[in-house]
Amino acid sequence: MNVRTLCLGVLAVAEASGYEIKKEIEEGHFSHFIDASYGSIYPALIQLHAEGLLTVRAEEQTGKPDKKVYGITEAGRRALAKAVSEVPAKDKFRSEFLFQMLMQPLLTPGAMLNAIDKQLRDLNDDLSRIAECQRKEQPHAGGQFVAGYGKAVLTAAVIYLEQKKAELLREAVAPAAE
Amino acid sequence: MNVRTLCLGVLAVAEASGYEIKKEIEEGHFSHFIDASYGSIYPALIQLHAEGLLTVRAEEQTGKPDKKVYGITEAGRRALAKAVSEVPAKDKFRSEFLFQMLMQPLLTPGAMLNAIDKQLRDLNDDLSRIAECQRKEQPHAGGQFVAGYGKAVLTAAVIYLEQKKAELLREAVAPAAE
DNA sequence: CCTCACATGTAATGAGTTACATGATTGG
DNA sequence: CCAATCATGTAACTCATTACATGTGAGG
Repeated sequence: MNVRTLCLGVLAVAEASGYEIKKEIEEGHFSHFIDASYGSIYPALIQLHAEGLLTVRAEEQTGKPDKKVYGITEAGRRALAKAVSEVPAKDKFRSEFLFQMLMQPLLTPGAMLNAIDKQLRDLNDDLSRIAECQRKEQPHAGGQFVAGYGKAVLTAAVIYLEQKKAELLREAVAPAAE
Repeated sequence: MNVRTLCLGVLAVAEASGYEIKKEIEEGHFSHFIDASYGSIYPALIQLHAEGLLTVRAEEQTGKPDKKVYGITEAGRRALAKAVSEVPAKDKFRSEFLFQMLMQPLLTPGAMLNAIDKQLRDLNDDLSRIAECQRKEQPHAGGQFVAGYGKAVLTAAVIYLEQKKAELLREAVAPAAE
């Protein structure tokens, strides 16, 4: 799915400004599987509005810059429903980390452990963010589903990595003792 | 990582033609987390060769078109080692499927089940491909690690989805019986 | 006969990121 | 005073995909 559809998806739940959409993608239910920058969000919103799929309202704020609050129109909802019901391409995990691990002989054991630790931190960050989402929002069906999926997958990864890390540490100590 | 680094990574294990690199990415240890098309592989190989990171050798074949077999040079290995040791950006799962699931209210129950079934097929395909890799190759450390990670994560996803699918089917029957 | 597997490449196009540009207010 | 948060937008650029272009041989 592209940034257009993503914006429609966020706005289908509640109206928001471009800035707030970015925050939602970073911290909400999308955070562990989607990314988008302002450089793609703002142009998408302008375009979607021009096509009549969104409404805009300027909101003045004291102490903060004014913001443009976007809302979805009926045509927007139809466009979103259409996009969502299309059969998507197959998911890929596109993991930089796994590529690194595949190139193990090129890495020092220390670099390996660093990479694994970083991955563990990243995975645990995602898990906390999911927990946080579930804590503060009244759970709707889609959010529950995605949170559960994310938890299951990320937890499996954490368990595997922790086990492998322990193995590596044991191996690093054992030959030194000989 | 980009296609350049990916090609270097494949060639670090064994020499290959552009066509064979693509096959390796589709069917080998990369298959469940990376993608690349000929339109990016061939230009990358030409470029890498011009930079002295690869060697080329034209191989004549009877019954098949000639092929250009690329091999990695020492400079190529250094470039790969450098790229691999750089700290990568955080992994994202970039899942079209999860986006679809997040938009549940827009989907009919039938469409939901179809999407879940498709995802299950895709995940199981990946699992078989990993099993196949492990069966036919003598396992090197990186491959083992990545295969294990893939298995753990994909299996967790399959289990979660199968459970959710069963729940949905029960719900679909229960209200009809009232 | 037609399609698939083998094999290489280019050009048009698309979709996004990064960097730039601007500016107010709050908290350490 | 400096950094961070809030807030919007544009332009240059990167990177890759898709479609096009071409050709052989084997098998159903």
